[in-house]
Amino acid sequence: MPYLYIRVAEDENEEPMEIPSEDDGTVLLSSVAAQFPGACGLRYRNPETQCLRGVRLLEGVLYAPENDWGNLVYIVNYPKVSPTSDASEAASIYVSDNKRKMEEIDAASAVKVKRGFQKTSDLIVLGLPWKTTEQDLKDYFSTFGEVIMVQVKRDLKTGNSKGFGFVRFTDYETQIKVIAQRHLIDGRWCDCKLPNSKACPDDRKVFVGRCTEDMTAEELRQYFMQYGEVTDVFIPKPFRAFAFVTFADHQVAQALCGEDLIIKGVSVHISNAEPKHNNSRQMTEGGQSGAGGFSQGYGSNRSGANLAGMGLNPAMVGRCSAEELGGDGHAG
DNA sequence: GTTGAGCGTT
Repeated sequence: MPYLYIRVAEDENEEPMEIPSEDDGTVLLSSVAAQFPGACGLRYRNPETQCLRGVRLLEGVLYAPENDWGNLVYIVNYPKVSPTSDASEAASIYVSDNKRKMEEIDAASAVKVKRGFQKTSDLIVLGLPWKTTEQDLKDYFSTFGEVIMVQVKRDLKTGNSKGFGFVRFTDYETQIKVIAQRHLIDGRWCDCKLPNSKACPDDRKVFVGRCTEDMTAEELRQYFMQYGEVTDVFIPKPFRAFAFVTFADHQVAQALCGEDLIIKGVSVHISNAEPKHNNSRQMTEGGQSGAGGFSQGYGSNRSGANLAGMGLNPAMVGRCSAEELGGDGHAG
């Protein structure tokens, strides 16, 4: 509270800049980003453990560790770069603006490369006029970018349009653009959305393998915060040696995939969380903000008896891999 | 031949 400014730097060796705090002692991410464009969070070196720690970030507000910013120098976090469109564009954004080191870019890119470019997905087109044909759809959407698929859903017997269809683009940029606006097609306003029927993997969620039992959800949250805002941590119970961590930014999640990270001295492996095999609606964006995200597995009143009885079976741990079982960390 | 929020026969 008594600190009007906190010291923030790009790097532990860089000269810190003073960033203003709010009346309640928090610091707005936007205040940080005003001086460090592209910043997605803060981290700092814990003087006791010498480990890097993330600063709690919820909905754009950074909270002082232990309610006291102290006189530490905080380090800016940036999302790891993904070569979505082209590397030069990413470089121009993240390197020149943020003076990020080229090696970091390369490392992050290398991680991302195997996943390739950002995948596009089918988009549902709602509100089509009855008369609209697939050719009409193709003609219309081709003005935004290369179209690789269009469909108009019809009644099989009558052939009448059901008034909706699907479209898919080559480029993710096109998809973003198309979702962002309404579309006047053959005289009707139509919406393009991500379909909710398809079991699509949540690319903001990562699978954390080789977890040890003493890793609490809160500790995982604290750790992963250094990469970006964490919206959920889920640890299956009983202990299964893995966890799920969900980030606000899918780029952060994807950049981490494939990496081996050291948490509490233990090497954990990050990979994509496989989609859950439920066909219910996906959770609405921005709904519950994961403020209480570490509900399950946190404060754990885990039964030692059960665990002893289980006798941690590595085969079982391996088999479960990234398959998500149980809930999503959100009790109904 | 009608309808107008939604969610995809193969």
